[in-house]
Amino acid sequence: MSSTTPDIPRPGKPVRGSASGQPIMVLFDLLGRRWAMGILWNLAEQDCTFRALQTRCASLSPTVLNTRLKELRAAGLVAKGDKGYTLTDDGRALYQRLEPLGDWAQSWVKTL
Amino acid sequence: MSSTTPDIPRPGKPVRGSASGQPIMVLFDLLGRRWAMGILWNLAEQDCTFRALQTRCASLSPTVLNTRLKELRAAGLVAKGDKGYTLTDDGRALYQRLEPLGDWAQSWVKTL
DNA sequence: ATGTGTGCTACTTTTTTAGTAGCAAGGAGT
DNA sequence: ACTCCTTGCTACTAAAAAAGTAGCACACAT
Repeated sequence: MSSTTPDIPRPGKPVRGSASGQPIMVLFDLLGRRWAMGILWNLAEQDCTFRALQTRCASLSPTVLNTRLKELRAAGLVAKGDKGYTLTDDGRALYQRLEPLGDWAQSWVKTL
Repeated sequence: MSSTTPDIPRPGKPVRGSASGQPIMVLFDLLGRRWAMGILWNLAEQDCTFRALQTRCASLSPTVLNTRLKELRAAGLVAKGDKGYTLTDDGRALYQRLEPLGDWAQSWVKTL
């Protein structure tokens, strides 16, 4: 597999663990991977180059970052722009649904 | 470690990968684990016993289910009731923020 | 006493992630 | 042309997490 077989676990068909194939489970499968949501969140704040993104995400390993980026690009949520990586319209739409979690998390952590 | 050291990766302090310690990253750390969101989703639909939950989640292994349940209970999102596991008020509040993702996922999967 | 359901733990294998090194390509400067 | 950067990655190894299977201890009913 040189560069021909991305073998991206594309959500949509053989969803890991979701026999039902419910869309929400497909999404959870994609987002339930380390840093997936964090990457979306950071990209929503500003477009980033590969390395800038790495820095913002507490220096996550390039291996994982690249894997996540491939997945998110395959899912149509992230794309490459001239300023680096950026959210697509779909990605931004998803982010808008994710955003309320930020406020909620604020109050939630206080209860821990 | 017989049964005295749960060693739950409690979100709130040594957040895996989140140097900034932003609440949202703490939350993402917790939810970005396999089946975490799926479990919340299923429990929101109805309270479940351990085994029922296992069945609903495409027979995920008891090991993982139990680990996730411990984490979610430590996070105050899930509790044990007499009907089995159930969402706490916090858990239900979080679910309400997660719910919009369901509708969005519906339209998203069509674009894949 | 036998059977059934429940909530797990133990154990082994497989997959995922972390962590580190380094390379090829593209510019900027000299 | 030749360094000196930065960028976007790939390769490799080690550690951690998850999958998968088996089975135990307890409770309750028959």
